[in-house]
Amino acid sequence: MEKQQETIQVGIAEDHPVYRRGLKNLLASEKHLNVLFDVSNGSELMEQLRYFQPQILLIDVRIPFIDGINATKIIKQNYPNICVIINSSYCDEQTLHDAAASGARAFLSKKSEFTVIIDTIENVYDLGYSFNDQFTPDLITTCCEENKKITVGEVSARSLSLREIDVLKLICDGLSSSQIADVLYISNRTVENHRRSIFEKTKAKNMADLTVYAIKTGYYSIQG
Amino acid sequence: MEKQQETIQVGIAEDHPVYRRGLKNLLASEKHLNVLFDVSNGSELMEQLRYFQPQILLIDVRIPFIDGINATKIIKQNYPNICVIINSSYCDEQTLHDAAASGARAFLSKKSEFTVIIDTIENVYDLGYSFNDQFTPDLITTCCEENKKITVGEVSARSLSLREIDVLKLICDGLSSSQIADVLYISNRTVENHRRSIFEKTKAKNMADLTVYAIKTGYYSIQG
DNA sequence: AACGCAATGGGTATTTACACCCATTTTTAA
DNA sequence: TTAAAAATGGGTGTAAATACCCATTGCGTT
Repeated sequence: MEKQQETIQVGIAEDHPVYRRGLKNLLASEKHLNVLFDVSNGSELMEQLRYFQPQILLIDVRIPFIDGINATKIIKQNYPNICVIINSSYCDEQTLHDAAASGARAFLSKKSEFTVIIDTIENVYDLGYSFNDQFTPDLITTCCEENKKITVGEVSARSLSLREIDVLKLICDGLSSSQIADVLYISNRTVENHRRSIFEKTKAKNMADLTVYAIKTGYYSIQG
Repeated sequence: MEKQQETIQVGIAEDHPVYRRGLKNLLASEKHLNVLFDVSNGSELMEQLRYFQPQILLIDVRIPFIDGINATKIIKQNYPNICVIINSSYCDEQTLHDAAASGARAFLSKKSEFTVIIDTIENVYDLGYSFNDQFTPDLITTCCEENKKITVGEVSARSLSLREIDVLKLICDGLSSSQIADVLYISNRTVENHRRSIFEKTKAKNMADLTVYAIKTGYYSIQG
């Protein structure tokens, strides 16, 4: 890195006290970040902005009085230099669309790892935007009318077919191929063929391995 | 306060890194609380519990591999002295019911203020339960009527020997008996005998079943 | 119309799992 | 000190899994 790190001023708007504490604590631990303020609702946010203008604002979508989306719209009008990063538990299409349309520069899930959060802030500070699998340039283009096209590579993993998932679940239930055949009213050989393609696709080596895969992916869930 | 404050050992299971950091930070700031461990999923939780048994466990409902409700059920069986506090973003009827039925001692919304969290932990530690407007004694009575008939000590499996645990882990890693024999420098037959006693003790029917058992008990932990 | 793929079924052979039985040695606990 | 359990090893089977082949049918897509 030849470029010297400048201190980035950040603001936080988040109503969940524990999450806010965690976020504040995380950002404070980064030397090149400075938390200018942290507020718990949209009203306080607007009040703070009259006195302090951070370069980056992390705003939760669901905050009281003025929600994150409307707050972002207002900020875009009145403080065009402030880059808003929308933070949300829900990453559904509607929320992503609203965020893009409101003028947000990035979208962060609340599940995000520390490094993702820091990287996103840095990207927005350096480049104006930060994209990921869900918050894409295309989305921005569609929702707004700005042009900065970047082709996003397709990441397509070989997924299991519906029938294979049926078989996988029954394998994890502890059924043998012939038992699965009985349950699904198909031949034992068909089950074995499904099993083989499951093993090929998942690269599992045996049932134990496969069970771990199924639990990881959520195909199978552990009951108490 | 006439009563002297004892240190309460607390464990955290929460998959959102920022929230977890905030929670850990909050609890650490209280002198009479000590965070024994913090994990990000149900599998890791079970593993930690084999070595550390906190008095209070804060578990998010939505954690990977083994969700909070099922984890609570398993913990109730295997560690009846640990008091579980269920933590959730959603406070709908179903979630509250499930929490009560699983044996949770309190229910905390993720919106909770710091004081509420601390008070809840103290109440559960002192009185065994902590109720609020949503998590009521009536709810517990309604949801746990069936469970009262079952004595906790009933389901006590014979514990695995150290060597059996070695073998179990390698089985879950996906190794065959002969491969395990090579790794442990013992005969294939010995491995098969260990395997047989493992199956006897755990009452598992096959490897898939056994893997689920290993994850439940924490003998095997899912990574990534 | 041609192609890919999912879903179905089979042949043949080897490897592995799993079920019964057994023994020896050491360690641990009563 | 005696008995139980752990850890090691074996014999002999059957059932199942796994690894290679293969074909047919049907359903979409180009």
